[in-house]
Amino acid sequence: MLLSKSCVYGLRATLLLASYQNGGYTSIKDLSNKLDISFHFLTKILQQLTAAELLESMKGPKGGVRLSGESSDITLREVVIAIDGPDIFTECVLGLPGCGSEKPCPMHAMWAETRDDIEQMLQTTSLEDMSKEGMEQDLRITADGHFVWGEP
Amino acid sequence: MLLSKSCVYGLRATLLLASYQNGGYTSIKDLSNKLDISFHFLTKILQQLTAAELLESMKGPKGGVRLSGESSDITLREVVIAIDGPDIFTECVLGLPGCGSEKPCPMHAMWAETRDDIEQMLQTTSLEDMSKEGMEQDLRITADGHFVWGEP
DNA sequence: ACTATTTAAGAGTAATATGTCTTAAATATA
DNA sequence: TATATTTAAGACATATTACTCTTAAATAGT
Ligand code: FES
Ligand code: FES
Repeated sequence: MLLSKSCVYGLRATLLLASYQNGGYTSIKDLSNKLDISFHFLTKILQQLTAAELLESMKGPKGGVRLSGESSDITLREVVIAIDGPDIFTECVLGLPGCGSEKPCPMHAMWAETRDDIEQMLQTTSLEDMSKEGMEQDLRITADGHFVWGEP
Repeated sequence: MLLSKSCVYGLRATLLLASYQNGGYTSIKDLSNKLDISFHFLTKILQQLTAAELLESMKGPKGGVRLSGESSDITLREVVIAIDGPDIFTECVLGLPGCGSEKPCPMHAMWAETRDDIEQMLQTTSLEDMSKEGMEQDLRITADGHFVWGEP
């Protein structure tokens, strides 16, 4: 898998949050229910996003998490890097150290281009872009889709 | 990581084998030494490639493995599928079941295209292509490169 | 026939990723 | 202040991947 499960869960949660464009806090319990993700596991993942300042959190009743800024200002790339780290955009497809150095691997030419394409795609796509598409075209971010876009 | 370590090891080994265009058997011990891969682990991986009929093996002294056909006839895609399975070319980037069905995920449009590009690249690149490039441009398939292309 | 060499097969171990549970700290509300 | 609710943090458990070790089977050479 290109992205870890943690990363996928992080994307699902931030996409759903992005569709709640009310600026209020949403409890992780609520997110985990809607997205069918283990509450404690999702909590850990969102903590990483909070540490990366992509989310803001508040404890206590009425607490929860919310996007730290406009959903149009947060890119998929930022979410991916916050969880899986930046290396996936620089690593050799054959796992060799120092990809792109003076002595690359035979697959470097083809891979580096594709890898940059992926990074570019994620870089130029905001949470708003994806959540809007999800809403407008009634797309899925869970297996069975028993959540509703834009309804906190 | 896009490819598992097993898959990467399989690619390294088949690329090196492809540069030995003599049709003889090369012992796995020799490959594991040259490629800095655990002998027993590499053996298991190459067994998968033998089962998939990409390699032929022979036991006993003078035994070993060799490509089952011309290196120009074996694609990187075949090696990848034999080890990591075909799913990486059909899976949803968000891990949802049934990618591409009537209700895809918001990232489907961007991902499906990139995923197909990757498959196409691997499909249209043969072991010969890569090993030739490796030889001609003195490229790496190990961390320190203390192997020599084309020298069994 | 015997021995050395090599792949085949499977059990066992270690490392990492994924998921669960418990306790602590913060905060809103009564 | 007291209580309920919620995130934070870390220990713990399970699953998957990566790797190791042992034994069996086949084959070439003596
Ligand atoms: S060196 Fe292998 S992909 Fe860059
Ligand atoms: S449904 Fe998600 S990538 Fe196809």
